[in-house]
Amino acid sequence: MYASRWLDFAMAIDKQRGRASSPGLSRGAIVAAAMRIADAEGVAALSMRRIATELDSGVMSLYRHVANKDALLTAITRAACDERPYPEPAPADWREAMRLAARLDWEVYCAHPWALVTSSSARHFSDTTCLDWMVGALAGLTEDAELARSFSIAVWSYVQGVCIQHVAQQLLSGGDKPEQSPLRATEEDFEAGLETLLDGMEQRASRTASRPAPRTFAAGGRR
Amino acid sequence: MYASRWLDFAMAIDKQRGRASSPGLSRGAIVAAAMRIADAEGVAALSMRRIATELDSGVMSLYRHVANKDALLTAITRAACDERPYPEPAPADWREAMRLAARLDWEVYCAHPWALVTSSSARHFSDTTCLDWMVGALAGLTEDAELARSFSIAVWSYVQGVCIQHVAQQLLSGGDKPEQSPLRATEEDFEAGLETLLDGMEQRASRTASRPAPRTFAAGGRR
DNA sequence: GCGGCCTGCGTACGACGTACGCACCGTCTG
DNA sequence: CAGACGGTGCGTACGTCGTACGCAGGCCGC
Repeated sequence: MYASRWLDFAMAIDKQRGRASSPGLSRGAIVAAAMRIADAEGVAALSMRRIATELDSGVMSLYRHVANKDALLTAITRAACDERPYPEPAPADWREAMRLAARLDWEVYCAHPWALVTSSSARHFSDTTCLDWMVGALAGLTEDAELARSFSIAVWSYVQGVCIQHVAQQLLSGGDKPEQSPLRATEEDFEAGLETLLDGMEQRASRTASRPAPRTFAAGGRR
Repeated sequence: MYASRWLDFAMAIDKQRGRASSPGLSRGAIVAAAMRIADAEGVAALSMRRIATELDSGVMSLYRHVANKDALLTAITRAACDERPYPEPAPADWREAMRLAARLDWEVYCAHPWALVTSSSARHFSDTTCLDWMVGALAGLTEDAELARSFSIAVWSYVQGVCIQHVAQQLLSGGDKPEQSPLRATEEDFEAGLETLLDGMEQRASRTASRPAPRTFAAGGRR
């Protein structure tokens, strides 16, 4: 994160002297401020100027620590996910592991609804570590890596979809309107649907495992 | 642009002559132009000024037919969905009906990726007609209306999630980069996951149907 | 001291959504 | 035929946005 330790330290000293109580600008402070604003006022209210006033610094000072607003959005999204990382090692029971992953994501999105918007798939940026976690956790269900990948994507997609359905209302407006309607997915809906999907996975995995040859081999290997 | 009367007059003539067949500004034309731009250049490139130049009209003229940009985004999203409406009546087979709904949504989002962004849940704006369609189509699976609602939301959420996963890349950038990665949901993933979910629904519905009383009634009616 | 850094930030630019108000046109009324 | 009126087009202007650029001032090794 920091190229040099001592330089950062020097900056801290400088800050203490020059701007008295100000904690000094840093990437971490900027990201934290941005998250605070987005949480409190909605992502639409998150502007570079707003962040600058929050930290009472100049607007352009932010750009010394953040390439541009897009990078900042990526950073806060990643930070939101990092608040609730998938634990290592994953639970041995595949079902429990899927429930855990789903719940962690659910919590991230409930705590920071803007994460659904700032990144189209917050947890799965461009690296596959989360997917790998899920695929690994499914080892107890199936040995077919391709099937495990497909299942993982299904679970992940489902979770993301329900979360959108759940927090859709207050995404743009910063206000909180619980707004009960049959369209709004509840936590019960979330869990019921997840169990349904897991049931389907179990059934499907055992089915392909019980008769792997008939179709697959006769048709000349997997598609 | 034009400050004087005669110049305006000249323009009017020009309009009549040059644009002869043009039906003049209309809400439909504006919506269509907006969709064309969003399809071709991405939703980020969609501005009121851009639409105005597309229709070569003044920017503020648009506001005679559209309340504001938000309303326009809502309108194009609804228009995108209306291109592929759920057919009436729904297929008798509940499984086929779910597949159909899922496929129609998938096609909408593939054709117009921005629809995933312009409305957090494009098809389910604020009315329940699509939900009702799904619930009705599930009559063959379960008689429990609450369960049918829950299933509908699960299917809908899943579809939305996979679509995001599928088109996430070209959402913001207007460019098309197929970009194959294990994270990107394919059409095969989409269908496999859907079937898995449907399997789970079938199993779960038959399970609750076989022993409906024990819990529900003993606990004093539905929650 | 002095020339290179790194950091903070004031200014400025272009793009955005849109409030406001004027000019025009067709129609309706007297 | 005149004059009023509602609907439409749109030029101007304002406030906000992201951010390019460049300057000022403190630190470093020489």
